[in-house]
Amino acid sequence: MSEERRLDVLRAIVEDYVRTREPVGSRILTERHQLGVSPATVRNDMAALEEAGLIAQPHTSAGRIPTDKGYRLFVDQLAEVRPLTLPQKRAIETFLSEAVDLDDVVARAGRLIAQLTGQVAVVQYPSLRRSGLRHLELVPTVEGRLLVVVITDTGRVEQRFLDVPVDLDDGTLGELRARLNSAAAGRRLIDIGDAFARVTEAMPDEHKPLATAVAEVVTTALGEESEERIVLTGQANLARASMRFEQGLRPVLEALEEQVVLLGLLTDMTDDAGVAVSIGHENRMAGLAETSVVTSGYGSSDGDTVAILSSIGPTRMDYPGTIAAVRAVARYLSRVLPG
Amino acid sequence: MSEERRLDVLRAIVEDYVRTREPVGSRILTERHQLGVSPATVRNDMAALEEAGLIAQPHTSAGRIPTDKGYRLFVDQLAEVRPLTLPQKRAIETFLSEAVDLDDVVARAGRLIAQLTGQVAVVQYPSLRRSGLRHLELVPTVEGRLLVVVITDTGRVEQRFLDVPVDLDDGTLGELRARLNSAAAGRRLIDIGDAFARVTEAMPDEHKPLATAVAEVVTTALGEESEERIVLTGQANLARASMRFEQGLRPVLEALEEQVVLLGLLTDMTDDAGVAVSIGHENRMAGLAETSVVTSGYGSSDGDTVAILSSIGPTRMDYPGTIAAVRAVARYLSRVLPG
DNA sequence: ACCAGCACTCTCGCCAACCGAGTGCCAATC
DNA sequence: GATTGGCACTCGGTTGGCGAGAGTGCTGGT
Repeated sequence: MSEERRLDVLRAIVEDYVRTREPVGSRILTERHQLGVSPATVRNDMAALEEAGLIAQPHTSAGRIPTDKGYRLFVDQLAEVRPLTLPQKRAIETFLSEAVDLDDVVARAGRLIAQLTGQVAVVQYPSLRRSGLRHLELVPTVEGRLLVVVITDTGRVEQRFLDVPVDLDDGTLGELRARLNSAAAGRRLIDIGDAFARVTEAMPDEHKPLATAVAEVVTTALGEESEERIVLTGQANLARASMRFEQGLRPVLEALEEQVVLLGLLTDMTDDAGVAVSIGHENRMAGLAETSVVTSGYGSSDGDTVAILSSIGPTRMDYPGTIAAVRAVARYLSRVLPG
Repeated sequence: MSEERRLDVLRAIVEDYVRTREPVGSRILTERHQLGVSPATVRNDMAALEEAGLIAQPHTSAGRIPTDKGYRLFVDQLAEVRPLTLPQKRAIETFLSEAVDLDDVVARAGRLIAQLTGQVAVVQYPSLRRSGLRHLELVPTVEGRLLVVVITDTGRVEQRFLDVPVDLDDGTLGELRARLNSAAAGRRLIDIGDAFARVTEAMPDEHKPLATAVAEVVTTALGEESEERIVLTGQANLARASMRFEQGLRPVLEALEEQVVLLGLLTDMTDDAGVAVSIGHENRMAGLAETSVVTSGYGSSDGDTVAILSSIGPTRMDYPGTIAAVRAVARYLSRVLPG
């Protein structure tokens, strides 16, 4: 009873089940894969795999299906990388490069993932906190109100209103703008505080409150976690016949609407080194217990991770294909990102 | 056989069916509503209503359910407006007023609609074309690239990169910015072309290409239909037990992902005067044949309609409640909108 | 270590029978 | 003429039984 063949059997079970979405029995297994042994032998192997908690049978007289643990082993040790075809790569590249602004880039990335994987895509906008500041603009509106506009080097534009007590003249405003911009140039939003503090110091006393207020809006309000944004694409894929969840779609859709929790989950599971996979009950969210999540960070052209993109589908998914798609899109996305 | 009672019967059928989601028969009808007649009489009325195409029976020996036409008549003539409760109104008001920026306003409006109606909410961002221009900003980035930032009086901020052939000095840039801003002040993006043309004329020859390019970016790129954006909320509501569609969720979810077509549908059905309802097959999109759409325009504080908000649910929905919710949110939204 | 055979289990699909809800119609009544 | 009680009829949904098929575990032989 070679250990090696047992894993072959597991691989065969996973591949067959993913393809046919039906529990797979010993006979079928020997027919469709060259295992070189008889069904009876396979049955022994399957008994061992079940003992090890890698597969299970839904009913007494049905075939076996992989457990979460089985998928995990498959992903970690058995799955062969299956790179995308050249036409696919080209399609990704051109489709992304046709984007006209950041919203468009994010939307297109989502559509790509959704279409390539046939699952739900989640794309996070470049995190403000981890982006660099490209430009800061101060626009006076009605009396006493100032509009602060922040443009990051990843292309995000955010704005906040600011009530300022003192009257504003264009001169000081222009000066403040210039100083803040030169102080902040290229820095990340998250560690821009010190630079701003120095600028505030250097301002004449009567304008210090203004400078402080602006600095605070930028560092605090825009650096908040609540400013993170994500976009979902391809939810219709959830309803395709190929995805029948035991518990129905409801918990899944509900989980996807919990954007804050969802983003936390994605953030936690993503390490800087490539694609991460979380399977079934490994997911912290109960609603995603029947799904697997494949994520990757993506970054600006210089390689830093500024946000996350991922694909969510049933645990019974095509892992090699999904991983390849997520990785590819993340890579091209980093290349295309403005800046 | 009074015409009036026949309509009472229709109303009773609609109300009962909406509540219980089960075909309603003559006996139940007389038990649950004070119609003052016997089941047999009701049967006669029902036969007439069926003849008129207002109700139908799913199976030979089941009760009746309203047809699209029946719902239409109900909405147009039978439904009594049911205003929201005071606490509900207060909740809407405070929840919306706590929003921190436009994204937040739109997100909150969606969540309100989704929660109040238990259906899917669609909220369109204030249309760029129908918004006024608050401020135009020109930011030079790397050599030969100019970032054009447009801020509308509804709070939207959009940006475009522009490749400019000539070198830029801060002086001309500042002048151009000042002129364009004063020319455009308060105008709607859609009819800003003329004003810009005059500015372009007045510029010295060597800067005309620049001015023209900027003007074109603003009027063309930002005025495009593709720049309209919508946000969906509450898709999980679709999966609630209370919404079992004959054809399944799939076509509905797919329709909701066709954002361009969907927005077109909403735009077409919305007239300026209040809430509009489109029922079942009246909807142009096949995927929405089993759903009804309730929409209303909303506007900036001065009353113009700048965008649309709506609620989408099964034809078997609580029309009075949905209409009240959509109208209320649209109203408060207009009040809260920046500007 | 592998494998053929066998008894056993359980799901699924099918069919027949039955029950109940609801209808349409008709004759009687107000 | 509208309303009503009565009655025969239709049909969907449910129940129970039955057989077929798929798959397993086990045992004994090679």
